[in-house]
Amino acid sequence: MLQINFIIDNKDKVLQGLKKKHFQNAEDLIEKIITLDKERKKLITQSNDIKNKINTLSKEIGDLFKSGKKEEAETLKKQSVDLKNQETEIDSSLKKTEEEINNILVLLPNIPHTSVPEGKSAEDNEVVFQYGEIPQLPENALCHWDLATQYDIIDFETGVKLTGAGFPVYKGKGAKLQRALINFFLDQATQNGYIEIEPPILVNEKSGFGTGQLPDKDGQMYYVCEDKLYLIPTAEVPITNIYREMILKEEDLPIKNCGYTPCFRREAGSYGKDVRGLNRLHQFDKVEIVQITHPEKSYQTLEEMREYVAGLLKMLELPFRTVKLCGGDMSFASALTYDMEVFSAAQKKWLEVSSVSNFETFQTNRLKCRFKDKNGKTHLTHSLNGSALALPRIVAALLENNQTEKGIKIPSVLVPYTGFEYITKH
RNA sequence: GGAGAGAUGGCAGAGUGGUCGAAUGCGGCGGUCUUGAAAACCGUUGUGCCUUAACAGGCACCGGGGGUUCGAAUCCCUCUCUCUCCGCCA
Repeated sequence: MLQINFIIDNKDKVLQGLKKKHFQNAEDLIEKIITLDKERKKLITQSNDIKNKINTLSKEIGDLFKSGKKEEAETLKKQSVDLKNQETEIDSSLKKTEEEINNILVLLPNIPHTSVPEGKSAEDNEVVFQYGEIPQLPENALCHWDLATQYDIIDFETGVKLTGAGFPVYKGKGAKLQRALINFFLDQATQNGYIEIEPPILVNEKSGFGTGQLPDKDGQMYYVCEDKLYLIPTAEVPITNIYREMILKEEDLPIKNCGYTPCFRREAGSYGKDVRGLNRLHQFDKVEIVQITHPEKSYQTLEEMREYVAGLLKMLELPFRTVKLCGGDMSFASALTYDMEVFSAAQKKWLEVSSVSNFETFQTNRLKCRFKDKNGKTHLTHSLNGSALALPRIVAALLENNQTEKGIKIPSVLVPYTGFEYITKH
């Protein structure tokens, strides 16, 4: 959520930013919010003045009663009642005004960093880095969904039987590969200073709101009506919300956390597009990295996180590219996002396997995650996160790119985790 | 799921209608003393908002929301959470 004072002080910057994100109707809303905020301040001042008078009167009434001057007290009581009625009226308009302001604020996306490229969709993203050779596969190379069936490691149909489309069943070496990847990613993260967290995978509404999924992404999350809980779409939600309503010490920063969780996404509205095999699932595994930083350090941190994720892909020997998302393709809460895309050689497609973002104060303003500086002043921290990494598309690329006559070759860094070098037909 | 108890500042813990933003202790910070440290002593110690160029002033906050009252940490309603006992159970 944008800070209202920031909007007022940086109106043009905000409008430009919203335009870059292709947010409709920005000017009207910003004007409205500025007008409403003036109204709000006026009402607060009025209300406070009246409260001040009531407080003074009440004290006097107390004194009068003590000294037995009941009649004088009664007169003041009447005055106080009148004031109270005025206050009630002002407070109800104040409440209404605040609600209106909040309703708008909650709809406004974060404004992008100045370096974010203009553009509408994924085609306008800017490739900033590319690594590795695109493998040349033989004519008869198979896509991962065929390989998965042939090697009997992922069973999509049984997943449909158990739950529905988008809930695959991993079997044998396929299941082992999942575990290997999760452990590899967690070990790497903890070796790089991230403290491991195992959070709940159901969260309450406050948490959903804190990281910006609500109200923006309501409908994309699975919801347990009975207990009013959401299944997390990413570990970002519970991990970042750990720091909700906290005032940290400056020396505690940066906070570096990582965590493995299954992730649940309804993916409503995206049917039919790139949904084959592992490309788009309702449930998948992911290791997430989260950092809470000093505002001056967040962009440096973002680059470090991007490098870190790139390092993982290099270790896995996967060809990848890094793209800087354009304004139109960025998420609601992000100020700058890098996507990491792995080339899946049989599908001949770049698949997004990680998204690394700086949210600046957009999340922390909602979360009320602050720190105290040396002078004792509090400021909002910045929050960042990145996938490191999401499994399904990594598996897709590994299967497709590493298919050989001997079987699927496992990258050497993973062998200590899998205990086998090849996935073979039995 | 049933029964009971409770939620107060960083922590512990007083406070049951008026001068309580809140005693006291611990912790934290600053100082005195000391060669240095400890002890002792003195001072200080929350968050948000509004007015103000600033100095300063005001308002709100004792789990959340609502109510009674001239006046609520204190009374009433409601929600949430925690603890204890019983039941069930990985």
